[in-house]
Order: sequence, then C-alpha cells, then structure tokens
Amino acid sequence: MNISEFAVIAGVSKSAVSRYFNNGYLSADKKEKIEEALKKTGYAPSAAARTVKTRVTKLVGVIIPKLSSESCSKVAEGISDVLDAQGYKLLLVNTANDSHKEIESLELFRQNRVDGVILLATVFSDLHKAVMKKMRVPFVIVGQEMKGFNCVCHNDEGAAFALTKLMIEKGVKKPGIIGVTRDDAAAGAARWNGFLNAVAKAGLTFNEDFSEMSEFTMDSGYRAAKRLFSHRERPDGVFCATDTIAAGAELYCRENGISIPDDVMMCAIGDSKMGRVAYPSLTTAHLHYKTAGKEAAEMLLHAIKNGDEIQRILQLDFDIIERDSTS
Amino acid sequence: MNISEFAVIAGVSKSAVSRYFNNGYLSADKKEKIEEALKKTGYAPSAAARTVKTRVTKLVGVIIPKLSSESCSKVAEGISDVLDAQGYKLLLVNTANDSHKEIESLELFRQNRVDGVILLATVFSDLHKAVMKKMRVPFVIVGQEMKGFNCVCHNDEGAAFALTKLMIEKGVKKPGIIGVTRDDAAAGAARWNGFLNAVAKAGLTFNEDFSEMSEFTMDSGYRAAKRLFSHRERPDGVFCATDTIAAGAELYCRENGISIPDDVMMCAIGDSKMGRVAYPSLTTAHLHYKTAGKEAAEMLLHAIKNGDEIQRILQLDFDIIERDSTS
DNA sequence: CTGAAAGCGCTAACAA
DNA sequence: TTGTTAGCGCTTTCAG
Repeated sequence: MNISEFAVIAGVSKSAVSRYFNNGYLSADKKEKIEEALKKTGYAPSAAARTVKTRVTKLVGVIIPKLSSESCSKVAEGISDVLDAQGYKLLLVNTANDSHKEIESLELFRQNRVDGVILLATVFSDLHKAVMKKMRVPFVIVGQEMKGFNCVCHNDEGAAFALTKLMIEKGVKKPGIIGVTRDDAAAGAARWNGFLNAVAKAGLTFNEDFSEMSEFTMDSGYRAAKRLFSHRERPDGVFCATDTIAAGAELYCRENGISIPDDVMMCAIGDSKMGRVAYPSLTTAHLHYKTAGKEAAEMLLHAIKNGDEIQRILQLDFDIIERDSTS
Repeated sequence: MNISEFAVIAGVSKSAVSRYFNNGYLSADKKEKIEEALKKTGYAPSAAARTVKTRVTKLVGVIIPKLSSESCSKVAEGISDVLDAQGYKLLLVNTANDSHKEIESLELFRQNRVDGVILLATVFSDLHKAVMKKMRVPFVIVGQEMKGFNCVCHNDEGAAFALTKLMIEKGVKKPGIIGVTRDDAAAGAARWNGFLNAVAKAGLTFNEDFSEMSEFTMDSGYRAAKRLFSHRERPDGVFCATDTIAAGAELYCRENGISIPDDVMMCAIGDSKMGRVAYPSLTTAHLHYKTAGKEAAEMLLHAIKNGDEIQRILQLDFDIIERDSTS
C-alpha cells in the first residue's frame, strides 16, 4: 500500500498523511482518522521514497573487521547505543579482515547515501585512503590515528610502556615480548614501541631472543610462548600485545611447569573477560572500547551536523589493572 | 549528482547509464564512455531511487539483544557472512534487552521495506508476537523455538541433560545448579529442565538448597556461588547455565578454598573462550553459535526467495567438551 | 541496441 | 489548517 491508497482509506488527503508523519500540521480530527486507519491497515510510509525526495537517510555505515572479537563488538555496541538514540540506523558490514570487502562496502555506502561512516581500523592500504578521500561524507576511524581523518583511538603505546615499566619496577631484569605485526599500527607498532621505550628508559638491554611474533589467537600465543621459552636463557617478564595471546602463553607456562609470576611475570593489553578468569589472573591495561564507540559516534554526528572540515583526534587513556600475574 | 547530469557528462542517455548498472544491454562504446565518466566523477546511483522504482531493497533487519556478548556477536557474524555473500545488506539494531526497542525496530524495518528479519531471541511478550505477525516479510528467530515462526535453535535441554549426566557418572551424588530466569526459554527453562531430568533419571533426589538464580554476569555467578556454598550441606557438582556464571563461581571457589573438581565438580554451557582459560579449565557444551547465524540467514534467504508459508524449525546439536573441572 | 517518456511513493511549496 | 501539484532519481516499457 502507498500513501495515496492509504489516504483514501483514512478519508483524508495525501498531504495530511504526509504531515502526520512529519510536521504534524494537522487538525485533531484528521489525526484521529489517520491513526484509526493505521491500526486497520498497518500502513508504513516508504523510507526509500522519502529519501528520494528529502535526501536524508539517517543512515550510518559501520565497517567492522571481526564482529566476534570482544573488542570490536564492544566498540560496535557503543556506536549503536548513541546512534540509534539519535534516530540513526546502522548499515553494518563485517569485513572479516578482507580489505577488498572494505572497499566494496564503501561503494555500497555511497549508493545508500549514508550520512557518515565509522571504520574500525586494522591495516590500511593506500587504496583505502584513496577511496576514503573520495567519499564526500564525514568519516571517523576507531582504533588508529591517521592524518587527515577524524579518529578515536587508544593510547596503545602508553599502555605498553606503563605495563612494561610496571614489570621492571617489580624486579624484571630480562623483559620479553610477544607482539603482533607492525602493519597493525595500534596493536602492533605502537605496543612494540611502548615496550621497547620502557626497556630502554630503564637502562636495560633488550635481548632479541626474548621477542616473538604472534597472530591474534590463543593458540598462536601458546606457540609463541613455546618458542620464547625454548632458548637457553629465558625472560623473567613477558609483555603480550593482547590478552588473548597472553592467555595462550599462560596456558603454555602452566603446562610446562613455568610458574607465573615467580619464574616469569606476564601482562597484556585489553582487559578481556578472559584475563580476569585466567590463572593466574592477568595484569592488563583496560582500553575503553565501548566508550571509544560512543565517542566515535558522537564525533560523527557532530561532523554530520556541522559539516566540519577540521579533523579531530581523540585519544582515550587506559587503566592499568594489576592482578596476580605480576603480583 | 544524479543520473541525468551524469549521463550528460558521459555523453550518453539516462537509459544507457541505467542499463550499465543493471542489465548491461549496452554497446561496448557506451560502456567505455560511462566507465570513463565514472572515474572522473565518482558518480554512484541512488539506492533509494532504485528502490522506489523496483521495490527491492536487498535489506535484512537484524535484532540483537546484546552485541557485546560472545554468543550474540558470533551469531551476528554468521548472519553477516552469508547475507553479504548474497548481496544483502544488514540493518542492525542492538536492543540492549529493551523489548520496547525491539518493537520500535520492527516498525523501522517496515518503513525500510526490509526483505526479511532475523531476531535473536531472549524473552518474548505477546506484543512481540502480535507485531511480528503483522510484518508481511519472512522472519527467523535464533536461539529459541517458537510455534508459528521459523527458528534456528540449540539443544539447550539436551546439553544441560548431558552435562549433568556426565557429572553424575563421574560420581556426583548431590548435584546443584546455578540457573537463570525461566522467562528466558532457552538459557533458562530448557536448561533447568535438562538438569532436573538428568537428576531424576539418575534416581537422585534434588535438594532445593542446591539451586540458585543468577544474572548473566560473572559477578552474579560469584554471588550465587557464595549463597550456594553458605549452607551447611554443600553440593558436590554444580551445573551452571552459562560459562560466564561458572567463571564467577570458580572464582568464588578458588578464593574460598573449595577445590574443583575434588570438592565440587563444575560445568556449564557455551564454550566461551573464558572457559578454556579458566582454572581449572571448564567442562562445557559447545553450542554452534556462528553456524546458527549462518543457518538462520540461509533459512531467511530461502523464505524470501520462495515465499514459503510453511514454518521450519532447525535444531543444532551440541558438543560436550570435557576439561579439568570434571576430570 | 537505443532514447523518450511515464511513473514508483513521497514531500514541500503554493495557493486557497 | 488544507489539497493540488511539481518534482526527487531512478527503471522500464515502448517504439524505433
């Protein structure tokens, strides 16, 4: 059913119906008629037709690399919270870390005339940047700092620094690290830097044997720990890029009689639920994921409303949570 | 820019442009012209205008109660995987367990002429059912069985039964339970029933003191465990409705010198990451969340394509994962 | 294979 | 406060 048919049924004009759903410049009499007919017919105006006319969609495109990850889903929830409180709808794409899909999604968003885009960051190519520049709508990147774009990010380097410093203050002399690829600016590069800086600043020399690369999984963390502890000399404190990796590393230690924190301290970033439950419970840095999502959404809304050209970068601080793995 | 302006720039007719984006009933010459102009202008056709004309949206509405929960986000990921492989877009609403918001979302979906709706289930009111019936598009409910609707659900009762049976076979004589509200048909009622049936079938009598109610959080699980173990007599095996609850309960036990599995065995449903890391590692039932999401999406697509009137209920089985908490 | 033209469902002047 | 009317950007006959 369309507005004309519905208007006939309600016994009013098209305009009256349109006004009912918009301004409300309407007599009580007609209003009532419309409401009655609404109950009878279940008519709902077509958002598409309205969009053609008004050019407003109240749509925001959101790109998530991996919805099932704890951090991503928290950010997404934050975004959703503020966006739909403001009457915006979410067009959600889970790219599964496929950068080709990210580009496609951007095209999709353009066709759907989204009012803005929020992008959870992982690895950015030049193609990304080019396509992003081409979009004429406001953009917010979450989780990574990037020249020329609005960003909401975490203090990854600071958190890695603080955690490493903490271990050193607790007596660690031979710090080690299980990190991730530096292609990932936030979880990779920044956290490596924070770790390395803390080691240098403490006047310790960093033993290359005490560093391993890992994927973002427990199993990979487990295997990295295995490699790490296979050398004759062993670290007495390990910083892991993520809680998940640390959980795998703790598992390896437990299975191989390496005592945490006595033989080796351990800490990581993320404050996932896992870390609290792990044994020993994991010292970690809490990153405000949900808040990041909320802030990103608010930043986007601001940009949409004010057509801002000036970029903003918001960095959220972290909280260190000391638990048994460094006690 | 619209199709007419773009057509002028490309030096072809509107129709040619339209054909380019649809059939492709087009000479190579014009095709080339259009592609060139596309690069120059970055024109993208308006999905809304197309929808007004064709009445197809390729949109699916998805309602999630709590995006940041591990199980929900896995289901969502599964849904997303198959839906956007088929060119469908996701209109995502996180209702935060607010049933009022669920109803609103349905209205939103109707205005946006979604081709179908997937609803992650928690607690259903009559209002829900009424509104759902009113929608003229296919519907799939995930996580709960419900007469009159397509469903993809888990064998909650079977999993609870199997887990409880397992503990009893391992020597548990005084089984206890930390459950959730029966208003939740799946995580509540079904799992209670599975537990109770297993106890009865084993010829054991169930001591009312050995049952506690919990929310879906670790803290609540912790407190429930505290109450559970405050009686003079204690259970020697506890089934928890969810891994999260069990994690809280394990924490309580560890802090209070109650040894798992020696003093009390423990198990739960969900196979969350936490359970693997927990100490002792948690015996659990793996529910195929991501698969459920995929199946739901496929069921929906099927219904959309075939306009099926006949309801289907798909029940996914579980896998028992034995770990140290019942070893 | 192509272009002109009608019309999808709605909104927003405009004149009443 | 109301109804009439002219489009919004697109697709799709229809006649060439």
